[in-house]
Amino acid sequence: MAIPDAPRTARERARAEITTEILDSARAHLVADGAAALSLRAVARDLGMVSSAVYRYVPNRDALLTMLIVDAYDSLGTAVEKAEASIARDDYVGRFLATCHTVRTWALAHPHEYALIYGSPVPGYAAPQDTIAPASRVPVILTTIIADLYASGAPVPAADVPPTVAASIAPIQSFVDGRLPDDLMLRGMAAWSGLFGAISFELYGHLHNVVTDSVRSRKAYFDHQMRQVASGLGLAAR
Amino acid sequence: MAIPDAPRTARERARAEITTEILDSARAHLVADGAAALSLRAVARDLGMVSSAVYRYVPNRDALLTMLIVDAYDSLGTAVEKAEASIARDDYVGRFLATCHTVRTWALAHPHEYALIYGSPVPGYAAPQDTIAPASRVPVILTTIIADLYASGAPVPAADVPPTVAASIAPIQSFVDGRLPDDLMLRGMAAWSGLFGAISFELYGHLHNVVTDSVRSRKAYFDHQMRQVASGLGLAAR
DNA sequence: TGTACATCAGTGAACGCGCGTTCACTGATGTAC
DNA sequence: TGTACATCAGTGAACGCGCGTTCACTGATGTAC
Repeated sequence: MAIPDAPRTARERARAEITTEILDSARAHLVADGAAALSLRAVARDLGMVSSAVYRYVPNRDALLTMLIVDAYDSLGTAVEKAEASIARDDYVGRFLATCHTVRTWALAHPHEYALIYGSPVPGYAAPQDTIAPASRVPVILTTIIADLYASGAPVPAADVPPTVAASIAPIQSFVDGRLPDDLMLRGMAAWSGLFGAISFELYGHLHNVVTDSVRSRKAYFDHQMRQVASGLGLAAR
Repeated sequence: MAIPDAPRTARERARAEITTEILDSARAHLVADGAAALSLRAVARDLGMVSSAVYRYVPNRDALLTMLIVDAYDSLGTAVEKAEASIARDDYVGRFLATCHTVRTWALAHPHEYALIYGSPVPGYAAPQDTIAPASRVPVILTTIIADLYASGAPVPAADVPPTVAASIAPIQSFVDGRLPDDLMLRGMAAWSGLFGAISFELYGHLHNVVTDSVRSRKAYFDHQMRQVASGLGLAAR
């Protein structure tokens, strides 16, 4: 009996191991050269296999890309969840800032993986359903912070919003059962895209000759911008 | 005499024409398939030339990419400058919103060109100096709007900013000779990256299941977000 | 105005590269009796 | 426990594709005298 879905036979064990090795190699190529340069042949070479052998494990190149995308979302999601969980529950600014800084740190450490999930889409590749759940981990955290803030009874932005605008965010509001004021939700979404806008700008070189190019300056700048975004959410700084 | 640098000889005229045709063809391929798929051979095929003939006009593939990048920045810059110029000078919100909407409209109409200049960098390509001036046209417009607003004597955000943060934006402040309060400048930069963050999110599919997927909804959502950003600049709505 | 030479656009073949994917095959591992 | 068969991992060759770039060349255009 034992654990029924653990690999038992030599074949099953080998298959699991090699699948992992394929993913590891693919990730290494992604890190080194980016998604466009990822090739099944290169992965096969890494593992000392003939290129056709990889097809025993991966149906085709797109499937490998999908695995890497899921992988990247999960890596980022895990990092952010962990960081955010370590902050006192009632420190909403702290939770928001921890989220922002973790996304940024992860992006700087994994630029090609960041580009894969938040950069321009890989030409000819269409993301399948499997990526949706992992992709929503960060937005879910941000939404939770805002929902917790709202539930705490703290004063939050809740001004009226034009009906067309309110209607436009119906999909996301239905996710949270409309528990949040439209105004607050919209500001949360602005924070979300502002966060990724700031990181993309830094990563893709648009801060050249704009913000001093040093680790300290870049971090101080980012921190300040995210605090500003937080204050737009009704989160009093500190 | 006449115009001395206009093409005179048949050769010069042909050269100018064919150079244009090469760029047009390259742009068409960019529009259709994205930067990674751009190839000198495809361009040559379009013009009915042999692939090596293109080398009479373009030193190599990277140079062609650079031309397209400059082209894209100029196309966007021209569109934005024109739209912004048509708004009354003292309507600062209007000028800002015209800028935002024009960037968005241009991006939706030219997604691959947008990706080329604001998406993840093309692997193996390093942007040369020539792209700097065209790249700064949009930021220059945004900065001008803010500078005009400040010069008008209207109340703007001018709170104190931590010294590290102030130091980090020294490069951009030296561009405007430090005429703007750090706080205002920082908010302007947040607007800038917020604008591109919002557009990238929409373009790259991150608003799926979040904002209703219709032209009207997307536009209303974007407009609202940019108005919110404007109010963060001290620009009273309407 | 006419000739001799220089410039340059475009040709065609070639080099060397890498890719995704298919297919018939060998030989090892696993399973049923 | 032993044999016969089925499953499956990995091989090696091949197909067909596209790419960037170089190079010796032909022939048209331009220029100097």
